[in-house]
Amino acid sequence: MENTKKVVTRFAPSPTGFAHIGSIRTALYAYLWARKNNGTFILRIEDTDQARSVEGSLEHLQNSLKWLSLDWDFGPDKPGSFGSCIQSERLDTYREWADKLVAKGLAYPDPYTPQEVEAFRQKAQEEKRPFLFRDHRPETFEVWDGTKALRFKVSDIKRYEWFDEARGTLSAGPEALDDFILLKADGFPTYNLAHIVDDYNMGVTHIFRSDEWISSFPRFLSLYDAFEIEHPVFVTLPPILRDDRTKKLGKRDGAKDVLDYKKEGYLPDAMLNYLALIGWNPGTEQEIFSLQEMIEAFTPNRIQKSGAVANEEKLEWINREHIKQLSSTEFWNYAKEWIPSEVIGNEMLFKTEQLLRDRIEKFGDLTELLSNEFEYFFKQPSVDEKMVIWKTLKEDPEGLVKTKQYLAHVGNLLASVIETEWNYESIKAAVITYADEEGKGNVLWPLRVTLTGKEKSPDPFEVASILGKDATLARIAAVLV
RNA sequence: GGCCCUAUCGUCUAACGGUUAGGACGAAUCCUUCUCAAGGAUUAAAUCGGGGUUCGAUUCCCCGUAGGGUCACCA
Repeated sequence: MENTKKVVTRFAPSPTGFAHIGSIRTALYAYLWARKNNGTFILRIEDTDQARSVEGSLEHLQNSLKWLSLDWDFGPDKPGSFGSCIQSERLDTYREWADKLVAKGLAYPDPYTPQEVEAFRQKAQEEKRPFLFRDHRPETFEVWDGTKALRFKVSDIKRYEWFDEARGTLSAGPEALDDFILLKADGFPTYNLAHIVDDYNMGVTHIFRSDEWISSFPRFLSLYDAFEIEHPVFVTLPPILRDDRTKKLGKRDGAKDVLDYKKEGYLPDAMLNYLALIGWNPGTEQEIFSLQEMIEAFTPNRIQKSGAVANEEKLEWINREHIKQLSSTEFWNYAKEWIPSEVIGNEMLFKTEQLLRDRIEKFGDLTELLSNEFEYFFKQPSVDEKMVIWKTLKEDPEGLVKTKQYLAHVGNLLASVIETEWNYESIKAAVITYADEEGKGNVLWPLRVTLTGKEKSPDPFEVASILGKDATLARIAAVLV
């Protein structure tokens, strides 16, 4: 006995290329809602337009979802009791449902060629009238032999009003209602028919989809009516806009493949965290979420109504916050993909962890960091003598001599640090009193430049502690020669 | 053009009809500092316009305006 239906949601992309953040956000919300309710999440492939289908995109899409660990209960690889999750493998079902409408006199073969319909449309446009196919609906219907496109006959021309979980009450007038195509001449269904039939057969309880569908709702509703079935709960998501707000974000406008973010070294949870917050908020001030926390916090009625611009700087910040929470093991596990080959296996590498953590936005930044900025950890730097002199001594003719004296003294102080106590605190303790006496800039700047060969680097105690006693003293000696 | 949706800092957003309109990113300044990074603190920054309703509108209604969407045998 159950008095509430089990929640079933679906993500229903077309295999027309990659998935960008807009589609993934839709998938995420549907996923979160299913998981929050211990429900079912279905991945359904809407490949009813043969012309638009792109080779390899099905796999690419699944890889995107897998990267983000948005796992599906039924999908192209896992059919359900309802059959395949790939629409092109469900043609019989659509045909069957179309026949029901034909039998009721609610569907008829389109007597016109696409060119003729286009001509009607042109004419209406010239006369500045809205084009409605139903104005051209034939008096009597031919028998449908399956070779012509099948149209739906809207019989109830009225204003529709419906409820949307995210938007509230919406409505649209009869202008939005028309005799649309159910089955194309090639025997494939249109989205209009296919998604309604599938959602019904798959037990979908909540439809998450983007805003661009709103104007089609009267069509959908008239079809639910014609089939005499209940419609699922509608949840309409706001659009994600391009930065200039002139357009909805789309593949043609530079929207990135979500797997590009993987290549750049973003964490999957950070990506989801960021996407969740575009167009939804938890109602608290929490900004950083694990996937599990998102599942717990998500609720469709807090989905935003207005469009939003995606902001990659925020993504970077969120990613940093997620990186902070990684254990050392997890950190290096993610990092390994971006570690330059010349550094792999170097004993210094793992000692730089904290420095790296403080300096990266995303793991992709590691490559540059390790091969340039931090190169001195892995090989002896060449040191420019002029650079070693602190700025206030630069004009002093004795500057270089004095600097070398400071450096030599620091070398002696460091040499006295016991090898087993070679750590940040001991190194600092050994040098700091002297540095205070002589001026920190005079002493610490030369030390740091000597060790790194660079004007910018972490502080010398940090660098020395990572390099170890031998290397530190050797580098000082090399400059003093 | 018809129909539809939307409107709070630059961006993402919060605010039972009553708040000094809050938070976050980003920015700026300061602190910390031998230089970077990180960290801490502070500051600037918004209710699209006009009418109602109300003792009181960011909030409700209407009209503008602006932006977006849609008008396919594409989804």
